[in-house]
Amino acid sequence: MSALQYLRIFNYIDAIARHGSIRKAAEGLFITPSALDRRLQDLEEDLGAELFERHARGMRPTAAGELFLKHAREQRADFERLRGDIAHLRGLHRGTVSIAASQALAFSLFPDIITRFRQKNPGIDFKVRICDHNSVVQALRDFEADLGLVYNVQPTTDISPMLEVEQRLCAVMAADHPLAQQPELRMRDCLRYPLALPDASLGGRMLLDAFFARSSLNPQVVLESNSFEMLRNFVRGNDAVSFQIQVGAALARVQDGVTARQIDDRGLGTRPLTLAQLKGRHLPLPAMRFAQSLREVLEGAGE
Amino acid sequence: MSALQYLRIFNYIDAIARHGSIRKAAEGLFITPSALDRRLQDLEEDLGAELFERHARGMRPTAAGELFLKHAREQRADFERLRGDIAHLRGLHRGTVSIAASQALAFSLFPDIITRFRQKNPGIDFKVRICDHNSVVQALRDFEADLGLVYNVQPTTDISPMLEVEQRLCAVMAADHPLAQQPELRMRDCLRYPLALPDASLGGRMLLDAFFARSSLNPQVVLESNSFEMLRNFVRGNDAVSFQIQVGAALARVQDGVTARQIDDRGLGTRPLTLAQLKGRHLPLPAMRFAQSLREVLEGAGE
DNA sequence: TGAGGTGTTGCAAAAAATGCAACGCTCGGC
DNA sequence: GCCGAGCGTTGCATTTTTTGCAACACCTCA
Repeated sequence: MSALQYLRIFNYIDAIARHGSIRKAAEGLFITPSALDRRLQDLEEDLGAELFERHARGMRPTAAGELFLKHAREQRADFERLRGDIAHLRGLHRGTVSIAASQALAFSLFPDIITRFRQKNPGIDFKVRICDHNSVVQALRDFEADLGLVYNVQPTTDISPMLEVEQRLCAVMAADHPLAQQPELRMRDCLRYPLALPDASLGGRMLLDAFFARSSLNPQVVLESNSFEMLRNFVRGNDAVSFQIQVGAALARVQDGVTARQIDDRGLGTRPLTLAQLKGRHLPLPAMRFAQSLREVLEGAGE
Repeated sequence: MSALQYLRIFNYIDAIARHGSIRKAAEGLFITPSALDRRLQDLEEDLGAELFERHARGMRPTAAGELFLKHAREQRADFERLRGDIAHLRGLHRGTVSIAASQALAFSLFPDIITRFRQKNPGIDFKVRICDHNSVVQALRDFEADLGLVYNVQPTTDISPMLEVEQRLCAVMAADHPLAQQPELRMRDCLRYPLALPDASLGGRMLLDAFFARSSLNPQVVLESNSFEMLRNFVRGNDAVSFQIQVGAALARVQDGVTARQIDDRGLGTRPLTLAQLKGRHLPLPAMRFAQSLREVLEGAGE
């Protein structure tokens, strides 16, 4: 008795959409294409509408298909929540919190917070997916993540923010960097050194671009990367300066050979770090608890 | 290929809960008790929890069972919505709006509004259930109604109001009643006549009771009923006076031999007529449209 | 204590889902 | 211009799942 009998159809259709073809989806599901095809046909007849456009190269969801897919993913997530709630009722406080977050946060914030959270809730385990801005939102939409944590996300109608914490920009540099000695740090000072910038896929870059565009300063960019670890390791070995938002910079410990300093320019605005969920969705209990934990940590640290 | 293959389990469990026993539920589902029992057992094993307490006289949902039932009913409603949305996509703008409302509104408001709404949206049909206060809320909770319209409902955490319109109390009397001639009507005037009051199961009674309790007036109640039609038909034949809220009184047309007059007492407060839905629920498209129509009518008439 | 209700189980029958092999189709490359 | 590789789809046999039937064990109430 497979655990997910009721969700079978939903998984089938979802697989077709993901793999883009019945044959590949069938392979992934360990069934034959014919079986899968029949489930799809029955469903389509039942709904009175085609869910996929038959392309010579594969299948593409129709508008009706998109609707169904959203429903299917929602069902799957919701059934998992139900399962978790029932388990919680039985006294075993277990479950999984699934989070999508942009890179900066993962390496610094999460390990500590998760460790501390698990000390209080040992039965709860985590799935953390690191990805860029848009993928975080997409993961929420596809019901692949319960919570999303992103910097500088643009508001959309189907995402509802649960918590926003303003984040200033920090400069990251080698621990023995001349700037590390200065009590107060201005952007102008940083620009005297080569820069290692996060690329456009990472939060914070937009802040920098906006600043550069308004000012007449002339930055000397020697490295651009989509990996904060890369940037950190880079500045450790020379006199270049990189940038990161507050929570991400918290990781820059002296024993790593790098350090972070807050930048005091007024012109450089702040953008919020946002904890968000899919609008209208019922979150599993563990996810709600973890969100509460995050709230305490972030609001405590942010002020 | 039965239309509701995917919801089979959900219907099974729901039937058990409704009928209170496997045998009766099985009868209603046109299957044997053994088949039904097996589905239940498989499900319980799958979830790792009993969904029903085995009583010698039948089955009673456990806490886990209640959770599952809510989920099941939600699924059923949500799947219907999906089906409707897909049909809407195909160009056939059809669907069903399911409403639970307290008595007063059904006879006056709804026939007109629904007729007008169907002129613009001919494919949409209606299911209107008339019941008392608590049943309206319960129908929303059980996903049996999309919308609920009640007078003077007490706020609860799982119901979200979509629209509130304050409703004053009206006196209803025979068209040739002496009071019908008066330009302004006070409660004191009404009390000189015998009263026909709605009973406690109907909205508006609370307002009257509160007023009587505070005042020293001595009402002479000759009829109490849970049917507004009954009350209306009664006052038509004699000099008794009945009461109803604004929208309900709108039906009291002169050709019926009754008329309604607003009561001008300050001491008699107003209570809101509330259009509500279950919190967090995605309403079917037709229901949302109808809610919008109701909003226009009620807000237009209320002000 | 017995009658009528309940849930439950063993085994056979029915129904649904699947696998296998083959067909028809469209596309892209030689 | 044709040929092969990929695709979705279909007919039929097989397997898996669901259901029905009859019987059992249990509890309650008269």
